[in-house]
Formats: sequence, C-alpha cells, structure tokens
Amino acid sequence: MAVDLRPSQALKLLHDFNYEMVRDDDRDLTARQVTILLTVYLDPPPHTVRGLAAKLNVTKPVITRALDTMGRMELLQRRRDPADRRNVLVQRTVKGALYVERLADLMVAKSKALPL
Amino acid sequence: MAVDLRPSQALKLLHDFNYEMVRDDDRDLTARQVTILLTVYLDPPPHTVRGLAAKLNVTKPVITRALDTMGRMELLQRRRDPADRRNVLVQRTVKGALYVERLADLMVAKSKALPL
DNA sequence: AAAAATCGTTTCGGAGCCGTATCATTTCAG
DNA sequence: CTGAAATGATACGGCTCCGAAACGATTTTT
Repeated sequence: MAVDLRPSQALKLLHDFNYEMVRDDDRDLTARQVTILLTVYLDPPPHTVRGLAAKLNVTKPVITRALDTMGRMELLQRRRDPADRRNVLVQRTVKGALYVERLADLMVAKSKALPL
Repeated sequence: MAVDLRPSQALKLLHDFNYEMVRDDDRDLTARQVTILLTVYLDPPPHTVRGLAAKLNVTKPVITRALDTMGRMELLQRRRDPADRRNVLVQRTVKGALYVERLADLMVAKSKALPL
C-alpha cells in the first residue's frame, strides 16, 4: 500500500521523531552525519570518501571528520581498498546496523501513532 | 486512512529528507532546534523558556541560545509576557511558518516517492 | 624514472553549541 | 516594605564542527 502522508501528519511525525531523539540521546548526530550513515546503509557499496562528499555536496574533510566521529561510536568502519590503496572504503558495523534499526523502529512507531 | 510505514520505507524517507536538507541548506538546524521550532508551531501557546526546557528535557540556556539563533533567522520571536514580565513568550513568525511549511512539503514529497 | 594527478588526512583560525554557575529583573509572601 | 522565589539571560571553559589550504601516500601518465 502506498504511503499517504498529509502535511500536518508529516510535521507531527517529524516533531515526534526528533523529540524522542533529543530526549533519549545526550549527543545527537548532525543532519550530515545521519545522511552519511543512511547512505552507507541504504545504497549499494562501495562507498568512498570522495564519492560520499560528491553525493552530499560537501567537502572531503566533512566526510573524514564524520567518519572519525562515527568510527569512534563504532557506527561505521574504514577499510583501505586493496585494489587501489588510495581509496578508503566505508563499511557497516554491527553496532551501526543496530543503530539504524533503532531509527527505523522509532519512525515506524511514531508513524503508527499519527492521528487519522 | 492510517499511515502504514514499513521499516525500509521509514529509513528511505529519513534518508531522503535529510539528504535534501543537507544539499539545500548550508547551515542545518540541530535536532534540538527543529524540535523547539516544531513544538512552538504544533503545540498550543503559550510557550515559555522554562516550559520548553522542561518539555524537551534540556537546560534553560539551551532554549535561550536556540531562541537567539532562530530569532536571528527570524523563524521564532520573543515577546515579554505582559501579565508576568518575568516570562518570555515564544511566538511564530511569518518566515518561520514558511520554513515549517517547507519542511512539511518536503516530507510529503519524499513520502510520495517511496517504493511500495 | 620523473612528473602529474588522485585520494584521504591534517592543520589552521573561526564559529556554534554544550552544561554549570552566576546574574538582573520581576513577582510574591510575610 | 523587605527578603525569598521564580524567570530568563549571561559568563565561562570546553568540545565539536566548519571551509580552505597544505600535506603525505599512492597511482597514473609521460
């Protein structure tokens, strides 16, 4: 079935989702970080620093720093490309998969609680 | 009709929405700022600094600073409460209403583009 | 083999946001 | 009328993020 979302429902969903994230987590991911994370988890590999930077229309250091941060959180993982050792391949982790799953569950739960 | 969102659709919606925000805007609002903004636009007034801080489970300076920032952007507006001049009433602005509307439209558009 | 190009990282100065503690203003209680 | 309470703003030191530029490592070109 197609997803039919009215503007007022969209705003409430957006509010409720962010509200829960803000209340639960001390430190939130930025919009850029979320986009990078979900891109890696939704788009087919391989993912490189340069590729992600081009796709998101940001500079390369933004990706490098986001990988530093989310790498420390163990949400993503760096690996050198064995074929071309200049490249860095960005890969998923178990912890990252769980985090993404939590995002999805939260969205689904909040959407179910929306008024008709 | 009820909103029926599957986890994979939820993730794609989250990604596509954030992706568009990141690509379009140089400077994004933080999760806290979005939550404050939408709370003011969705919940019935009055909205005070103290009330918002309690609702979002953050400290008062967080609200004050968010109002500084979003006030500079003209997305929200401060007004002294004439009844009790200790209070600050947080109110909507024309520009803020347009911004919120843009958020809603973007969510709706991205939800319509979701795969079945 | 040398030079050029590619890729990711690091450095730099600057800006924003954080929590804690403190402050000024206003209201209320005794 | 005066001291306590309530409210929002500010000061402070710390952390993260930013874009631009420079850098080291690797690959490709000449």
